[in-house]
Amino acid sequence: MIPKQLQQKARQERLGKIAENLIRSMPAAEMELDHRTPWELLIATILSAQCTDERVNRVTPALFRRYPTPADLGQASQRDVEEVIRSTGFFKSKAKNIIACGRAVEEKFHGKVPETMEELVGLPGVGRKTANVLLGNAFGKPAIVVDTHVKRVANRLGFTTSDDPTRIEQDLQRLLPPARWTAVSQRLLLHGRYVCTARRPQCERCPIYAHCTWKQKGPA
DNA sequence: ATCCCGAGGG
DNA sequence: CCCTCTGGAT
Repeated sequence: MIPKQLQQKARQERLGKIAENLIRSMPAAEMELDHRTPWELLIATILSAQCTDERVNRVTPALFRRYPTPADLGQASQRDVEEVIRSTGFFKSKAKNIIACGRAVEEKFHGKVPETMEELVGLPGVGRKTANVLLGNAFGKPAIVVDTHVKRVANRLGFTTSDDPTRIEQDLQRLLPPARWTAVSQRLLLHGRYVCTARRPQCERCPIYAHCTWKQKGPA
């Protein structure tokens, strides 16, 4: 075997070990499939852009009570929806998108959220990130969600050297078996949110500190 | 001040 | 590729 292949194999093994350690270190409760319906998860995910789940969870009950189905939301008034979701930020574009999304789901898919990447990203307000959340967490399909946390952590751990989300997704797909995609991307995301933070990473609490190559370059 | 579980539009 | 959209947390 030529050296380049050996090097590649060693890298893959190292990253595989990191992935397994991350999965082992996270509470099982964090990885359950989402209990919400695909429609509810879709709307909650669109609303979650640049905002925490807690704030989303504060507005969704009222939203779904008022507009239970995609058809209902599709006919809602812009101003009324804006008022309900105001505290999640970006409320004008989000209101416009989820109303249009309700109409699209109702008209193009008979009120049922589609289950393919292509159809999902065709919906208003749905990009690759949101589509992958649905595929992985609502439909149980292998999916890698790349948000700013995953982007940062995947770079720090050496899974990728790219800033482009689509490219990062491809790099992770190449490095990991599909059966691990959903679990690993969830762990990378949570790891980035709670431990490997942008500003002041909590290296003392890091479960994969021993495998980390970034800590040497990192702050203090 | 700066960042966050983004996406659409120019 | 860059800009904008928003409120809340830190």
